[in-house]
Amino acid sequence: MAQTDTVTRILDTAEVLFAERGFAETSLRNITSKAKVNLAAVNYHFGSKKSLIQAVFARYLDPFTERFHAALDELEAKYQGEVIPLEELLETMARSVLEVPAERNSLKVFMKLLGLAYSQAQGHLRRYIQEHYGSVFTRFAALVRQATPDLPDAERFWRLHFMLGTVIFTLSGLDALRDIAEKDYGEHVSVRELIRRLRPVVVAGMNAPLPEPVGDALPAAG
Amino acid sequence: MAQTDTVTRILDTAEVLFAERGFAETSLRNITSKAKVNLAAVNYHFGSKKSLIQAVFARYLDPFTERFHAALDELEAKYQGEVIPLEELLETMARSVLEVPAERNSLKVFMKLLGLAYSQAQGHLRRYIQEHYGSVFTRFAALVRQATPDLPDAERFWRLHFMLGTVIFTLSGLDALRDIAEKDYGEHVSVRELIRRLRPVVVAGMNAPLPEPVGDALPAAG
DNA sequence: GTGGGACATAAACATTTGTTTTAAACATTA
DNA sequence: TAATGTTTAAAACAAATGTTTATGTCCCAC
Repeated sequence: MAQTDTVTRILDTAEVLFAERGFAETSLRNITSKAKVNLAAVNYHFGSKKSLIQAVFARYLDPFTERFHAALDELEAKYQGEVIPLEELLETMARSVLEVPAERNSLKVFMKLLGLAYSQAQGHLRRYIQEHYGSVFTRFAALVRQATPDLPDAERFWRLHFMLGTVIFTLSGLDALRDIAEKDYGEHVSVRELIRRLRPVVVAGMNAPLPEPVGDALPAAG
Repeated sequence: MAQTDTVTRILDTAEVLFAERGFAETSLRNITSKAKVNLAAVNYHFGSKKSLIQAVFARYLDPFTERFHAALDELEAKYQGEVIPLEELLETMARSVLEVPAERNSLKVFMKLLGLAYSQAQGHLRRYIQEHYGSVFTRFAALVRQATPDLPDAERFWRLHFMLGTVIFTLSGLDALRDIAEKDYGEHVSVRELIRRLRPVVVAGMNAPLPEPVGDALPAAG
């Protein structure tokens, strides 16, 4: 086995298994046996299972943040202080997200991992991501703010997260949904196809009219 | 300990712990010790951990489907064959979702569970839910179809899931989001508040213009 | 060539997991 | 009261988990 492709094989195998079954449900023995690597190699190279999980994310998020920053730089240069339209911002983000895993043909895995990062308890993960990659999102949020000056800050905050939910939820649960869709419509949807469908929905959601100020008819709930 | 409040205590404790930490991360010993109940009681009353998980869901979904069916009955009676407007349908669904856990003051738990049901691998759960509660959603989807006759079937299918993603993702990750929001804006958002904000976004998303037929500029991805 | 660092291997370790088993307590009915 | 079915209790079980150790192997600098 050449030098340290062991590390790569562990990461390659781990990300697939994590995406398929979740973190807690994937044992180190699952990973190492499928990767044809010794069990101890994980703790040797990564230190612990937690660190392995973070390393799996870093391999996606590091290139992503770099690319996304660069893309935003370009965009700011292009508009030279002018306000960047919302569509351009969303488009740029989508492109950045798509570019990275495209290199490794594993967008599906990336999306599943993102979904898990949000839903799964795994407190350490959310902290890790927020800590290491929060700055790009802050920058993005600031640009979105300029692009949507009529939106109250709180409203924009929530809508951004609504849209994030739409995208992550859809793309991370894609396999299951695709099964249903194929059964119902026979047509096989690609990720690009889905992105194409998502775009107008996301834009419309961001530009939706403001909610009525008060007094809806819904029942109270704790 | 009176007759079989053991079962109730197990369910009450299990749903909270499941919602907080996920299924795999919650051990039976966690549940039984916190519930002050013997370990063996779980296997005695429920048979297995899997069945316990399903029972936790059933306690929410059984009343929900019943209520939702009833609400749809009312709606159909009210409109007497006329097409039910989309807003009414969405409103009715929201109301039905909110009513059930409101009785037990645990909407947050319910939403977290829903999120887990989607994201977590747990194949048995998705199958269980689809099998036992799929019919209500089918009925709902048929009504939405009548309410949005201009939408191609496939488009409507995906948009419904987009919106489902928005709602579930937001409400299930609510605690984390709420923390951020409070830090940024100091304002504490209630669930009702969030629903009020969600509504126009969801409606706008469903009514968004159709996507451009082809040829977007996004890079290819597998 | 030899010593030393980097890595691989196999075995063992201590916990924790879900599940069973055995026995005792309880309640209900005859 | 005796007998029966139901529920709780404590302990034990086998399996699986993350992690560590001890040994072996390779390769490169000296």
